[in-house]
Amino acid sequence: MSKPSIPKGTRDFLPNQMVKRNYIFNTIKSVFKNYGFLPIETPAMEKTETLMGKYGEEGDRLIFKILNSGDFLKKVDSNELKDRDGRKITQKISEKALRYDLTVPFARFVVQHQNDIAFPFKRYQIQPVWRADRPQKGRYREFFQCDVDIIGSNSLLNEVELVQIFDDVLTNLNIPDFTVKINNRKILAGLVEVLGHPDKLIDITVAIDKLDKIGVEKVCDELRQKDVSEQAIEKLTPLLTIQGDNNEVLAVVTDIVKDSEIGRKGIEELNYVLDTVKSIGLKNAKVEFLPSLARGLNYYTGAIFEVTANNVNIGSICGGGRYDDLTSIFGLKDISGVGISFGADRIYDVLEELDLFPIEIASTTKVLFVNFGEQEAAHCLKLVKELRENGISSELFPDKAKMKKQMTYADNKSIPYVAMVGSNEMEKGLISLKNMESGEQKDVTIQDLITLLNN
RNA sequence: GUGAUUGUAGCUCAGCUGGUUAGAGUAUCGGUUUGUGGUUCCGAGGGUCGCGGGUUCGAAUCCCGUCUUUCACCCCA
Repeated sequence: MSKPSIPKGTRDFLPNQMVKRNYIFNTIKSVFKNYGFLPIETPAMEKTETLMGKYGEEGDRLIFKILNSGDFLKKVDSNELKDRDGRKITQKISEKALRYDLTVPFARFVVQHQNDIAFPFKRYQIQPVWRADRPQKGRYREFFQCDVDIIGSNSLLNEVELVQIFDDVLTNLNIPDFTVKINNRKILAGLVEVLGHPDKLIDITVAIDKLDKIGVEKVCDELRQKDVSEQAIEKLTPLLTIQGDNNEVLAVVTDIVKDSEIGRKGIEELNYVLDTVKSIGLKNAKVEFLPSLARGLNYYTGAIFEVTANNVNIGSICGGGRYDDLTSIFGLKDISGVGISFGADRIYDVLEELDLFPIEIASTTKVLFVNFGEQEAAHCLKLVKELRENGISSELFPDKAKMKKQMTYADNKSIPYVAMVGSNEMEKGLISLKNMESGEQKDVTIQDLITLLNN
């Protein structure tokens, strides 16, 4: 038999990795709570129809479908099988699919539970999502998203708050240099309008989104390929070539879209968010208006965000935006939502690459008691109990093993103190305590130990 | 989904153009030290060379398929 393994793009997490992951989740969670968000969870799988068509054509392809149980072919007749129409057959043999993100299931959740929710509803959700993509660096088939959304409020103050959350979380994780890129779908809509290609929103935005990567020339080539007129490309060029601070970029883009009502609206929204954020002030985040930022997800209608850690080559670590009418697909109209997502796995890779995990998080056990035998162990058990009652993580080695083995165990687990209590110490009512880092050793009472470790 | 790429002990890797029982470091375990780890020395276990076919007298080494890894494209956290 060959060695067991797990599916492509998925991972097991060892304890030392989980400790680091939990550090990320806890940091994120505490910021979310601090802003008044409440937790929810939704199932790993949704009905296929809930997910299909929400992420664009490319997205549909990347959704993992779950085969029906039992005789899954019973609804397919042999003619359909012969036609080999994958889409049609998929509908009949798969009714469920793994969630692709947390936003669409959240929209479904809001509609389904609308009478149990007070609006505006602020929720956070930290769960895995699945995408049938080819794995690469920073790209997995199963990964965790940490979402915060405010739904049922049109206020742009929500956008402002989300930028603050980006800033708080990434600052708390000690990421030294990161940029919040911001744009507005209304500006993009206005843009394609004045370019005379209102029907080519997706084609054009996908093309200009690649600006950073492939450069002006190739973006124009791609636009030509999509039958965008030379006139339109010419009009677009200033936007593609502009360099400068937010105000300068803003001036250029404002001028380009000035004849479009929706475009002007987008500029106005963007201005408000940028100004308000500026007046409140941020800790670390750089905020950059990036008119070429598009984001692939189809449901965004207003602000769009993307965050990248600078000096690391790991794609974007966060994303998000406003979606005005996502719930209407599920039958609830006029509810606008806005939210962002932290990619926990990519943040992990960034922290790892920049060596930003605090060392303290490695150890959970503070003291290990050496096991010298039955009598001694029984005595230590009482001491361990007392430490635990005082909130100090401690453990007694379960076997009467050699000293060397027990010390090595403590060493491997990065346990900072080893307590040795043999017959001598038992008689005196003391604990011989060794500091594993300095190698120092001294006799202390249980009370000394508690005070020492509670600091 | 397209085009490349990787796969040898738990981990990191040697193994020349196919040729005897596939090696090293590290980790693990045992002894040196029957109460002292990270930092002594000695020794042991552990691999049907990703898997399945094929070529050959002979394959870890060549060919095909498959899975996995990494990378680019597509797209994205």
